[in-house]
Amino acid sequence: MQQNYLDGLNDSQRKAVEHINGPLMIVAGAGSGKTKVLTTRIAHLIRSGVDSFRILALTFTNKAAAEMKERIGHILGNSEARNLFIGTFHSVFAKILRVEADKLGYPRNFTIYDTDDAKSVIKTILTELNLDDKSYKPAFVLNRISAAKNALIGPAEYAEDRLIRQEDERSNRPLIHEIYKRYAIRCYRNGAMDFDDLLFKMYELLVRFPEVLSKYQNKFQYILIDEYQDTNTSQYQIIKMLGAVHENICVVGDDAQSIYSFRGATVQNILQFKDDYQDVNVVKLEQNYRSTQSILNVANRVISNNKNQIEKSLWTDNGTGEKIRIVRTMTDNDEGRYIADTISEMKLRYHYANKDFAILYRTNAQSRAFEESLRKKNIPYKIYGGLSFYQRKEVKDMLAYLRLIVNPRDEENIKRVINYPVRGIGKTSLDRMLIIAGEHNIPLWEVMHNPVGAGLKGAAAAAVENFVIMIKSFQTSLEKDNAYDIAFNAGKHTGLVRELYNDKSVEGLARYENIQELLNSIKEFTETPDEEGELTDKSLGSYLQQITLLTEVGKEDDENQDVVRLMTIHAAKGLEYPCVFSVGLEENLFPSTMSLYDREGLEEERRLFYVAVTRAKERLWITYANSRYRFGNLVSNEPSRFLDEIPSEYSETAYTGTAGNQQRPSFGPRFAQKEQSFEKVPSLKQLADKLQKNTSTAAHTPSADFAADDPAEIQKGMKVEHQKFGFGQVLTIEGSSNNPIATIDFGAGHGQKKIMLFYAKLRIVR
DNA sequence: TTAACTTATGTTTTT
DNA sequence: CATAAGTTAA
Repeated sequence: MQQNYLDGLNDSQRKAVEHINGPLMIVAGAGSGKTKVLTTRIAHLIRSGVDSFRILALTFTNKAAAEMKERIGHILGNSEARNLFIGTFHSVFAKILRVEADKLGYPRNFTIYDTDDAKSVIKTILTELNLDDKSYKPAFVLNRISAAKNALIGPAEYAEDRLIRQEDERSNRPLIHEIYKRYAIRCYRNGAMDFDDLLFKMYELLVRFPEVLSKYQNKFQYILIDEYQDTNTSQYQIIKMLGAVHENICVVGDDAQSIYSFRGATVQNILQFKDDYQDVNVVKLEQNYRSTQSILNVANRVISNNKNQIEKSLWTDNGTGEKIRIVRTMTDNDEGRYIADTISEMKLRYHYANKDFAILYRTNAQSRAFEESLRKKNIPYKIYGGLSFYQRKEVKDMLAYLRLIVNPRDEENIKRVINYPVRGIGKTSLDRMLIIAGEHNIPLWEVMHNPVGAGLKGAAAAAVENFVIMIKSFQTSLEKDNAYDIAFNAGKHTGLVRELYNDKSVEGLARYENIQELLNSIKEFTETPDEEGELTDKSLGSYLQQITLLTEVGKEDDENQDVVRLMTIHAAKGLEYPCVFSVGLEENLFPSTMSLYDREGLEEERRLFYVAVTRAKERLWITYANSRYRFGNLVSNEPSRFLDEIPSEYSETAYTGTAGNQQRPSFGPRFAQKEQSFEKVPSLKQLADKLQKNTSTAAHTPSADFAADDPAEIQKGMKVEHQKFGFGQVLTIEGSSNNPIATIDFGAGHGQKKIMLFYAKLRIVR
């Protein structure tokens, strides 16, 4: 263990670290060494004799949890650090719920639904209720339900709440309470919890089972919570219950960086912490070690426009530094080009590396212009966020099989894979079984054990039986085999891997590789040693529960990868870079249109801007475009109101991309026009193609006595008549017996066509 | 059944 | 514009 861990702390940091018993609130300004204090404090607790098994540290993101683990490992050595309970709210509660699942009537291997899973459940409920998914958009409905859960409002309370019901009625969606009710029932029946349930059910568990509550109250003698300003009501209540016995609760946060209210977070939690406990110790970390004076000045001035803050004044010992540059460009593409140029220039002039730069934007969609410009200049970059690996179709398919094996109670997975790869269980068979399941209120999986009883005939019934036998064979090995072995076998015997392997298209290849990557990550999971001793295991069930809570695939430590980082400001929270570009500072984009209804919304946008500014250590650029492409057409926006809040003495302004000073000045305008005309007017070729298609299809009039023959009778070499293509000769018949495909030569007018015999009507010419 | 085609629709932010 | 969802033809 490091001896000198207390060295190098300033007075307030040291005060926070050395506080041991009783509630503690650390107000940590941006760049004030928050993580250092948190990790050192944990080390100090252990140093002072606290049992490492009895410390719980909750973070908001996986990244923060990983960083904390690593840094504590450095101070204490990994063997001691391993005993700590560190993780996100969601992952820690998932682990506890897994242990206590039976009390709530859930299987130990309950499925965790991500947002897509949740939306598809809502979709099935919408069809059940005969509601159209236009006014009841699944995303909207889910948001409503999510907000309710985060406020600890269950389906029954939701239905009884006059105010909520009024809101729904006013927005013309009066039946959301009914959807919520069914959604909850459906999730329960499926043995599944969504993200919000991990909090909601945790709360329920503690309330309904006092012995469980006291078990965890006693276990967790010390509780630390990071990013306290981003906690929501359910998290707040859970913490309150868990900490009630020892009251050794330490919260760390910065109200100026509260940016997750859309997830139900409420700044009130941090603003009122002092009133929740008696004798709360408050420590403010106000010295900033990250940024130059100029950057900090801008940040302070901007945030001072918000009301209702915990009073604090950030200061720094660092030098004044460069002025902030505010840059206007003509379009979003110019913005991209300007930034790529600037990065090149900075690298040349000041010897920065690629990894010293970050481009921060409000929405993921903005990344495209930067991708293009960076690629053009051969600057390596990495985009964070966007659609995750686990959201890809092929990965979800594979995971659906694994989830099905572990939790057959969840019919969502069955529906997804029952006929993929194709095994002759069509929509009709599935629907029939679903109806039976609904009528008798039993799981679909049960119905599938007796397909004949559900009214399925020969081939279909046999296919279902085989499917059940196959899944069961994987289940029998659940106990003895680890996650990887089962996943490998499942990929093989379900035919999923072969299906992807046989697809030789570019996308098909990528999909196959993704499955291999997934299998590798499962292997990695099985081979890395346990982290939290008693609660982790290497079973498939354990793997699946953590995987849904993971955003990125755990790969090489990208910290040192020499690439420019592109990410949303939300994703950048907690990070820092020497050079930061905060882009797209335009009204309706940043601040976003959605936030302009009320003061709170706007203030949150401002905090977001504050977060962006305070990521920068040395240099900061703030850019905006006169106009940018949105939904395919050029839209012009006013400069963001936040720009007016930046004092001119700390900044300088520049313009680029104005007409006439581009790289192709001589025939720039003409060239641009030409390009445009090519894009807007439908091309002659397209028109010609259309015309030809129309004329050539105006073809064959079927014979008066036209009647389709049984496709089974059609043989190679026969002459046939097609309703549209006229007469032709069968050249070959291929494909399987339940989907024969014939190649037929229809002569000059149509040439050779591939025709599926079961669907095209053909008359045999005898 | 499935692939190709047309049409609608959307941009916050994430566990 | 870019993708998902819905439609239609084979």
